[in-house]
Amino acid sequence: MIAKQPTKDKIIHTATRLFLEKGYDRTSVRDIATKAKINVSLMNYYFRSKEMLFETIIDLLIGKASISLKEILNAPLDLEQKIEKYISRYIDILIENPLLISFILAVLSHNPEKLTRLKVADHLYNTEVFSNQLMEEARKGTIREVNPEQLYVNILSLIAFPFAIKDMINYRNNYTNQDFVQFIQHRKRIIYEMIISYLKPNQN
Amino acid sequence: MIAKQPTKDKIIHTATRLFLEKGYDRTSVRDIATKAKINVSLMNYYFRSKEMLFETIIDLLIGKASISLKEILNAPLDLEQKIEKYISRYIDILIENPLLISFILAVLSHNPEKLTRLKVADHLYNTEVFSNQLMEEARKGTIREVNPEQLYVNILSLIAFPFAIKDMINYRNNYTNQDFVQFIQHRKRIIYEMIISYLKPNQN
DNA sequence: ATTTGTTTTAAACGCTTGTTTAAAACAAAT
DNA sequence: ATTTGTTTTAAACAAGCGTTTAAAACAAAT
Repeated sequence: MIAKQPTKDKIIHTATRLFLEKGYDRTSVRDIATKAKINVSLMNYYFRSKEMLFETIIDLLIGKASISLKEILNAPLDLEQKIEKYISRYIDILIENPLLISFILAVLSHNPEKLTRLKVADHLYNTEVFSNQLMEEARKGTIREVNPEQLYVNILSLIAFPFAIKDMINYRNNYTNQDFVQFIQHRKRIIYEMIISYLKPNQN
Repeated sequence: MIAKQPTKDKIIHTATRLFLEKGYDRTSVRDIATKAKINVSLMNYYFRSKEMLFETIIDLLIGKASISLKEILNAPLDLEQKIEKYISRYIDILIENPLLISFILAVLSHNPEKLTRLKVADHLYNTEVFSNQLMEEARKGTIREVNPEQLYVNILSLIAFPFAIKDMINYRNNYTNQDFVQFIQHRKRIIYEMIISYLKPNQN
């Protein structure tokens, strides 16, 4: 016998799925209620409002993903290893939840304050240790001098953007979802090589 | 004396602005009408429905941007020049309309068929000539062997993604919009160098 | 067995949405 | 001056939205 799932969890579970698939605006409270097999008013009973439910879910979705990434960025690894691990871990997270990037970009586009409020920006995007590491290596001459912010944006772009245009990539190449995952898996090495080859000091 | 703007143009102009700023769902027909200073029903009179108005605007927005980009990709330029020109032109287009990427990604996320229908995917994303060029150069040994689709996604990611996370970049670095443009302008060279250094054949 | 507090329910509220209707205003042609 | 066709208007429509209310159902404690 399966233990009955608490109502609150059912709401979060169903609403998360719908928010990811259809976005905040296109997801109605009644839709959540129907799919979660609960009464409409229970959503307000447990979360006060649709907006607060949404914020709860944002926190859950992003908080979970960001912790392990932050760890890697601040870990005592040498630069190349760190970059490799970071790319690989990030991609694994997004493969597990391919809708996450579009979700975050939608929030960023219409409610940027929802992300800054939670210091989510800092989590997904904290590079202080990493920046220092880059500048130190540049000083030693093992890599070229780079603007850390620019480099970080580059890494992030290469990792995340393909997930945002997943449908277009699949459409153009007649990919199944499985093909897409393969395509993305290849990118772990490609992105790594691209970053490393760029960081190599000038060969004169 | 300024010539009176035709009603149809007023609707398109105002609706474009609102769709870009707030997205399809958060833009109401009444909001368009008020801001365009017209009667609510004129929108239906000229465009039949909100959805058809939206599709008209998608075509205008993307069609305009894609023509000059397609030209560059198919132009008889050598690889390095072509890449440089492409990056520069693309970035200029997006600086002129910084909301375009988020707009396209939103459509891609909720109505991918709206983009494929128009062969917009082909326009923004046509690489046949470019792909052949890459494979030819690889055969000659002037560049490393690459998967053209992967390389193209890389270029696109590096160009477009920062615009999608503009607010986050500005927030993290305390940038004004002007600072952001500067940050992006630097990227013309950075992206170019990153791609070229990656394409260099192995130095053994 | 009764009280107490929590959870669930059905129904309704007020508001906004996109769209339609039918009349009025207008411009051009006869 | 009158007809014709186009454009604009105010008003209404039905449907959907998030939320609230108040009663019912339930579980736990006395």
